[in-house]
Amino acid sequence: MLDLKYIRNNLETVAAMLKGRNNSLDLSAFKALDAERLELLNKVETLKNQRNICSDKIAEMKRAKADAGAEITAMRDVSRQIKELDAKVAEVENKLYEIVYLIPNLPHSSVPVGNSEADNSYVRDWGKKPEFGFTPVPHWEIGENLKILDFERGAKITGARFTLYRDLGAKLERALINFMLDKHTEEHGYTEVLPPFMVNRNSMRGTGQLPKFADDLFKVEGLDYFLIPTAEVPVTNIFQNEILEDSELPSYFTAYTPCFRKEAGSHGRDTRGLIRQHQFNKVELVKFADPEDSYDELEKLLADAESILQALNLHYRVVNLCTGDLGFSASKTYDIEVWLPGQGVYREISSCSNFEEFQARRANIRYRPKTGGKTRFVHTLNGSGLAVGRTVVAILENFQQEDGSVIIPEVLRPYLRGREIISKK
RNA sequence: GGAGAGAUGGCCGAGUCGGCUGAAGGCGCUCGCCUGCUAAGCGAGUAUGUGGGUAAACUGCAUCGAGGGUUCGAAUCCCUCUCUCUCCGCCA
Repeated sequence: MLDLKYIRNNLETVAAMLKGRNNSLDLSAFKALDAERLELLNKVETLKNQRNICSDKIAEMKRAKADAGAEITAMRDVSRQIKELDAKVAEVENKLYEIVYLIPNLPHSSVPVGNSEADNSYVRDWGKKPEFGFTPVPHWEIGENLKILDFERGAKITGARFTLYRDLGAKLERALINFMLDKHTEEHGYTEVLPPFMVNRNSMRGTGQLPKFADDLFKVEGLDYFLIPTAEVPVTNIFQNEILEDSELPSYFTAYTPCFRKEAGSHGRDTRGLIRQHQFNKVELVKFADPEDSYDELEKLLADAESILQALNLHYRVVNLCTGDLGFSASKTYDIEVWLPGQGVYREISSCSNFEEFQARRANIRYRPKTGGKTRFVHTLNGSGLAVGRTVVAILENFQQEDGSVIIPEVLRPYLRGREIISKK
C-alpha cells in the first residue's frame, strides 16, 4: 500500500506508474473521496472536541451537585450528529481503501521501463549450457521413464496439475529441501521457521495477495482461511503489527512450505510436466531490513539464491524485471532463470524482490530507528531459494544420460545415502 | 465438544456505585545529579496512529483484544466474535 498522503500529492505520478505497469485501475474517484474524507474528519473531530469539553463540564457540575439538564439535552443532539458523521466517514473510507488497496507498488528507479517479459534486462549469467551427444528430452519423459514422476496417478488422485513423486523422485525432492535449508541456515545466516500452511485474510492482505488476487488462491470452505501460495505470506506476517528494535534488523528467515496456487488464467499453459502445478514445494527466503540498506540486502538475497544453483552446477541467467512484468507488491525484482535443455528454454526458478514499505505498511511492521525519533516502516524482501519442483526439473534435464539415467549432483549425495545416479530398475 | 477464568502502555500490575484515568504503582529504559570503581540514592523523561502548527514549542481526534450497543459521557455496563489459560472428553 502506498502512503495516502503520497498519493494525494503525487496523483499524476501514480497514474503514470499504473500505465507503465499495464494496470488499468481507475483513479478518478480518488481525489473526491480523499477530499470528502478529510472534510468529514475535520467536522466530526470538531464536534467530538465539543462533546469532550462539555462532558467534562457536566461531570464537574454533577460533582458540584448543580443541574446539568440543559447541557445534557444539548449534547444529545451533538452526539447524534457525531454518530451520523462517523458512519459517513466509514463509508467514504471503505470506498477510498477499495481503490488504495488495488494500487501497486512504485517501481525503483533501477527498474527498466517496458511492457512485457521481452523488455526485462539481462543482468548476468553463470555456467554454461551442457552439451549432449544425443537429443536431450524433457523432464516428464525422463521422470516417467524412470518411474519417479507419475502424472497420471497424480491426476487420478486429485486432478490436473497434481503429481505423484515416487521412490528416488520423492527422495530427490526431500534431499533438495534439506540441502537448501541447511545451506541458508548454516552458511547464509537465515533462521529456519516452519509456519502454518493456511493463513487468515488479514495476512493475505498484508503481503498483497488480497484483495486483488483472490482468484489465484485456494480458500478453505467454512473458514476465512486460505492455503498459502508462498511462504512469503506467513513468514512476512510474523511481525505483523509489531515494532522492532533497530538492533533486530536486518532479520533473515527461511522456510520450507508447500505452495498452493489456482493458476487461474493459465489454462493451457505448461500443461505437461512439473513446471506449473497447483501444489509445489518451495524454500523461501524472507528479510526484514532497514530502509537504508534494503537494496544491498536484495543483492545478497539474490546471491544466496544463486548459490544453490551454483552448488548444483546448473547454468542460469539473472534478469531485472521491467515495469510491465513487475509483480503487484514489488519495487524491484530479479528473476533467476535456469536453463532447461530438454525444452530448450530458460525458466524462472527464483524471484527475488524488494517490497520496500509496501507490505510493511499493509501489515503494519515498523522499527525504531537508531537515531531516535518516530517509528518507521521496515523494508521487506523475499525470494525463492529455490522452487524445489523446478529444481528437480532442471536436474533431470541437465544431468540426463543417453541411456535415460540421471546423474545426481554431488552436493545432494550425502542427503541420498551416497547415491550417484538414478537409473531404471 | 463440555465447564470455568482471563485479555489494560516495553514488561508486571491498579482501576472503587460509568465522569477529574491516556490510564495509579512498580520494573525496565533514556538523560541529568550525586558517589573516587561496583552497588545504592536523587531528579526529570519514557505508547501508537492521524490532523493543525515552522521538521520546534504547543495542540485537536482516536486507541485499555476486535466489532457493535446503552449513555451527555465507557477501560469500566450490555451483546457478538477472536485469542489465551485451567479442568473433563476426544484425537495424530
